[in-house]
Amino acid sequence: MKPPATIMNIARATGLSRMTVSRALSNKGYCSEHNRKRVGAAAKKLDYQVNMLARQLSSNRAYQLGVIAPIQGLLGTFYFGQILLGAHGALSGTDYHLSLFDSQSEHFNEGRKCINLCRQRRVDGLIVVAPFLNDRFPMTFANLDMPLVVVGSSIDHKTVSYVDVDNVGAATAIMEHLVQLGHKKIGFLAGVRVVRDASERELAFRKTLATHGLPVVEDWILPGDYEVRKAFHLALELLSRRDRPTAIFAASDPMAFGVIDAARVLNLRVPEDVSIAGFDDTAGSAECSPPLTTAAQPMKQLGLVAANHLLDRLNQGSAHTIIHQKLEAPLVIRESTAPPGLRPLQRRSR
Amino acid sequence: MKPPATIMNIARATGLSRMTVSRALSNKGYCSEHNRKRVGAAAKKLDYQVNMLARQLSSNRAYQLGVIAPIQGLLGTFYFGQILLGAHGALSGTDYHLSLFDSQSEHFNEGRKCINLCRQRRVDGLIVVAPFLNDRFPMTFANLDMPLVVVGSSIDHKTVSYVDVDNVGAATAIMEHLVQLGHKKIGFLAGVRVVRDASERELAFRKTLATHGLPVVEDWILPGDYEVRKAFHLALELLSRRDRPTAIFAASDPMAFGVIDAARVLNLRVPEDVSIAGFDDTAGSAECSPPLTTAAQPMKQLGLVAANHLLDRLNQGSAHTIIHQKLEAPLVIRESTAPPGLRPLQRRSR
DNA sequence: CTGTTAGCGCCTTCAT
DNA sequence: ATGAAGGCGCTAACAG
Repeated sequence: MKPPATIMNIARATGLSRMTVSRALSNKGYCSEHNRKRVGAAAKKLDYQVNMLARQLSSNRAYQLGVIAPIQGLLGTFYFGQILLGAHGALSGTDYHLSLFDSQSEHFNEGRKCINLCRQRRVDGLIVVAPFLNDRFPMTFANLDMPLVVVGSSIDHKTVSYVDVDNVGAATAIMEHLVQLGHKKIGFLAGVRVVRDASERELAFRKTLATHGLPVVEDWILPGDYEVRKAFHLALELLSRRDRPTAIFAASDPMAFGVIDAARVLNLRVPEDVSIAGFDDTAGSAECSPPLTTAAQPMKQLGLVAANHLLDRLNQGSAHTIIHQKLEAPLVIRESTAPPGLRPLQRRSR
Repeated sequence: MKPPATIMNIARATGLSRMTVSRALSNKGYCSEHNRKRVGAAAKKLDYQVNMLARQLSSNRAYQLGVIAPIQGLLGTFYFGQILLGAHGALSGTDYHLSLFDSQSEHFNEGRKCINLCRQRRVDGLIVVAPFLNDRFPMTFANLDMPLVVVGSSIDHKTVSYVDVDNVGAATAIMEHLVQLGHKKIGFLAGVRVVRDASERELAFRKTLATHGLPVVEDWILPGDYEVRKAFHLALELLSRRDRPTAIFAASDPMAFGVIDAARVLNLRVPEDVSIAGFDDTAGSAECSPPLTTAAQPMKQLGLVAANHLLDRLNQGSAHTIIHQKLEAPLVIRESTAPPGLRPLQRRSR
């Protein structure tokens, strides 16, 4: 691979100055249409590619956004994948790329690493994914004068932006839905305890019951882990009890799938004998049998909004715009929920 | 955040030349111990951080490795997470970082994008994760003179390195194990059809049966998708048949879990009534009940070896070392397999 | 609209 | 062991 053409080469080829070539290529500043075309042609002919290294130094920008996350606990996760996809989407079409850092790495010492990344100019902005309750590290960056946005955690700090999902609102909507249907005996499959989302959903569960004067039966609140299998086993037990809930709210869709399977194994009909609601609206939630009532968590949107926010701040200069945004997770009513003891209103064949 | 200290600042502070400072900081070339200390002190005091942008341009290196993968289909995957973790581990302690690119993005057009990444000097090397059977894009890079390593696909090309798992070998070992135990009726839960690994494991399944003169019963080969749930449902049906296998080889551990659950629901004992083997040795395979016999796929190792290979090539200059490496996935015999119709040899309490 | 000048911060080379 | 000179490729700022 021979060293690629430089701006200088194009300048020579066209007889123009390097500046004119630079302007023509970057579409910035004045440049005659005629020369722009000539430059474009020469660039194509020479197969010119910017040397980003030079561009970076010259413009004092890395053209990179850093994504900081607890890789170990998150990477194999649909949630995180979607966030990255969203961020990726926001960046496609720009000169920006994503760089990945591990907040659980030994080298991370309390975020010092990140601060250095910024000061080293390796990244122009940071997307901090902080799903765990004990993630204090976003605060490390509070005084870092660098575009930064926290995803999946609502940091109430004037200088730190965040994008989060309104878990409480959405979980409340689900619970309201179940209550409206007439359910009085509602069970809950909690998510991983150390994850903020999970605790917010449980909070909403308890609160909504209280609001309606319904009892909170601790025996019906089971410690899930967001995964199908644990949910399956827990539900198998829960639904075998003499006194069992008529509806179950699972804190994630995979868990809801597990509950559905358990119900089926026990010869319980969903939703006739037991209503089941999930949370996420992940792939397959619409196609499963019965299609799942859930909250459509806009995961991709999280990444998209976060990345766009950073791009905005980078482009509009020093204007310190801070966003504190809670995205809606709209209630999606499908066929896994119905009034207790009743057939569903509509029934699709499958 | 004020602009960080530069080498110039340290030079002024110590009264030395920039070069001496540079040498002292990078531990390259001659430098008196005395000055080295003074420089170190000044650097600490001024909180100096290299400006990577400058270093990059000067040394014509991006200090970045690109990871190219079909994000959509892979990111939410344990497999990919481990690969990234491994690569990450190899890089920690170096100046290198990871950058993430999507081979399914519309901007990717046949790898052109990547080639440009390289020519733009945004990355110094490429880790190409190509798990799908129709991933032709590794070949796009065959003539690209840039450190490149394909992960999860055995590309038989002289100029392209790869690191892969020996799926055929490991799957064969599992099958041999089952056959040795005396099983003659063995079923198979296949993985996603478009994934290379899956087809290799199926191949080994068929071949080993043939080797031992055992019949390949097509009805016992079921189309899984690597996930628990599908496996659960398929196994539920398979194990309910009058004529059912005495052992089942699932092409992934999660699927094996699904089979175990199905067996339990059907009141079949594992391994007394049916032996079950998986593939992966993922988290939980040792702790589940019964502990799973499986092949320990070294996923982290994939990323580690790949990244180290790139680092080697980058550091040893133009020596065109190419590696074609198939990592072993050692057979791990636990308690989910036993001779047909017999109690297991050992039994742990739980 | 175009060109000149200068510099980003580091590192390589060579001279001292 | 240290320093001086110069360049990496691009772009900002200013001049024409």
